[in-house]
Amino acid sequence: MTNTRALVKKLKSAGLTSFQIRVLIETIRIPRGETRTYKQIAAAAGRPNAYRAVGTALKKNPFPVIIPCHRVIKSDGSIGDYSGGGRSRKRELLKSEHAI
DNA sequence: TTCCTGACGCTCG
DNA sequence: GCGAGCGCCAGGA
Repeated sequence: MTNTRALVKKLKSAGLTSFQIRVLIETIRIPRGETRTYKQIAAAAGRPNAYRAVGTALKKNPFPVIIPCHRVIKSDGSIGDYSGGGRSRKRELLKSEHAI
């Protein structure tokens, strides 16, 4: 459930822009147990060099339960930051999914 | 409309 | 191999 279409509608209602929504959608498409880098998400959203904006988008993520923003890490393999409980929390989530 | 900030990335020293 | 600096795009004030 939670089809992309309905989610986009919710995100729009949340006041997010097209780019923000694209970033979040691409994040949701990350398979469980896998991770993507900020650059990967940026490229998928259509702006390969907008990796900074990706961070801004994820930080504004209104549905952290639906959107696994913890699966987005830095290009050097570092965990990066996480507003849903801190970096340690992010690492725990990845470990529970065998992503690391 | 302009300036500042930010969950980053890449290059240079 | 490590650290510092510069560059990138989008959003918010």
